[in-house]
Amino acid sequence: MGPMASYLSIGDFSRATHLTVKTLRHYHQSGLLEPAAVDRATGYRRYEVEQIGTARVIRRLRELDMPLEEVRALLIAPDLAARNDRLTAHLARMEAESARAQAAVEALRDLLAPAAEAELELRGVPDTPVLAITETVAAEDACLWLQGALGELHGLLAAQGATPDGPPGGVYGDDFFAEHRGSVTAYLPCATPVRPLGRATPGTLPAVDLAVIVHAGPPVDTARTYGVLATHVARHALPVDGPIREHYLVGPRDTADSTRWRTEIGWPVFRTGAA
Amino acid sequence: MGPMASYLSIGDFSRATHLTVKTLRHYHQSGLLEPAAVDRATGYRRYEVEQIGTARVIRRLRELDMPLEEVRALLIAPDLAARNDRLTAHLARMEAESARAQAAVEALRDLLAPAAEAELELRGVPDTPVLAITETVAAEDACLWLQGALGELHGLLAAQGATPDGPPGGVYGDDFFAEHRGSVTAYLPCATPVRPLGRATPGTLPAVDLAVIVHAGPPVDTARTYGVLATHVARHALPVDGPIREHYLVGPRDTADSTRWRTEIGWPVFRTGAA
DNA sequence: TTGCTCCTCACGTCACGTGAGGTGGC
DNA sequence: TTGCTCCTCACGTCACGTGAGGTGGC
Repeated sequence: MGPMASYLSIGDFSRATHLTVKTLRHYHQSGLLEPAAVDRATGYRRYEVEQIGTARVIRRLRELDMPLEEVRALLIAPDLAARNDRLTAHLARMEAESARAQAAVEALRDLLAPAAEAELELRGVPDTPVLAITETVAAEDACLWLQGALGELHGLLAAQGATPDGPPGGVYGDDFFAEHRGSVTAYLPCATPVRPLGRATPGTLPAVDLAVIVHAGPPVDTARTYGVLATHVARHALPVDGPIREHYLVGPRDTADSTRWRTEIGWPVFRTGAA
Repeated sequence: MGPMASYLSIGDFSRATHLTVKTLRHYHQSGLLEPAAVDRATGYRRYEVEQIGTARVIRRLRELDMPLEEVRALLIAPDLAARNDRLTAHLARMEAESARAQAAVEALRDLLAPAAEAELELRGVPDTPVLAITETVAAEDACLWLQGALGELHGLLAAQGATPDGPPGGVYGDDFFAEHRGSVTAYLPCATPVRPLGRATPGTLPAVDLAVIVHAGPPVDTARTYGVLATHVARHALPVDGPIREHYLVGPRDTADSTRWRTEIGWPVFRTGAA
């Protein structure tokens, strides 16, 4: 029953502390937990029973994700205050980490099933045959230009006895928002072949997944709607780049009461969530 | 305005996507996001504006801690269902991670300021001069043995006109609990030098930090108290190995009513929290 | 010509885990 | 003698970051 009896092999110490042999060797190499003795000839590590307590403290702190360097510093802290300081610092790290993980959880849930209050409709739009006019337009001229272009398109269709397949729309390139001037397309969905005239050309808008929000009222206030949409899309979906689409559900051709106008604004997204 | 104009250098693409150049090179090497073209002569990477959307999706998913392999799998998923499956799998990972981090936060808070309901008192006990009897005892004999030993110690002190400095106590080695038989010490705190006689020897108990819980009633029920203490200590403190200490605040010498007996059970801990 | 950008290695980070290849103890 | 334990390299993991050393483009 001499002191030799209290020596443990690394295997026994591993079983006593629930730390793997590999981990114990790692802690030895890094100086965090040195065996009480190392056999000169064989290199065998020998641990003392008294080291089990320290090993368990280390294990618990590692379970709490404290970095090895911090564990070391905590173990050699000169007093209780210093010890608590280390714990407090790690608590702050873990609070940040926990908040991050929780935010990720909520973001992922939202991508799978957007919260009802998000009011974001995700919609897959197929390839759409259109009659369109595309020009480079300054932001401040866009409203007037659009009215003119849509008027021209409506007139062209009517003159050829055709009717549009849906409400008129617009396509705005990235540059339009970034530089307040850029490529804008006004279009009418129209599968019937018509003879192009003036600025109008037939074409097909490519399929796209859109996050859609409805703007009520005249286009003057769309800036705020865009802000809402941008925030919503960034928060509840995966926005991708690409031109913005608008659908003019109710516009000046339908009523003079601009408060009753309705514009769908569609932001291209990487589709997730409900079908 | 040919297609060349839409090519971006890695630096421009980095600024457009908020991914570092190093990260973009890494994504190229790992095949996650390949540049649209690579200059044969110079090795310069060229990206297309259309890739910005994909890059932003990758960045968002990485912000949500999705592993690169999972991001890749999600991007090439054949349909919305497969896409959502990947998101759901990652959501499960992040929920687990979040729970882990939150549990760590709570554990750390508890180490710093144990919850009131924990009822765990942490106490630093200094070196204590004692008059003690130590023997190897079987668990089932411990109560009787302790009464006898404490009687002997009280008698010895009284015979020499000395009084103990505090309530009597006991020390139980690890083996006592592990093997139901082991070294037990009965002691009376006593700074006054007394002449040893019979089994009694003077000595000093080493200073130790204890998590203390009070057991009410006769020692028969201490097993449950030990269970409570073991759970409490593991949950709210950092238990270390070392002998258990008991203090017999109220015992058979004070009252025959065993329901009024009070025993403090002290578990050695690595001290944290309030001083 | 001078910065600035871009390139490719090669190595570091963090806390171990995974072999490979060999030896000691009962 | 046979397993079992123990040893030391050396490398892998994960998603990049950090230089070193050199070249291309305006």
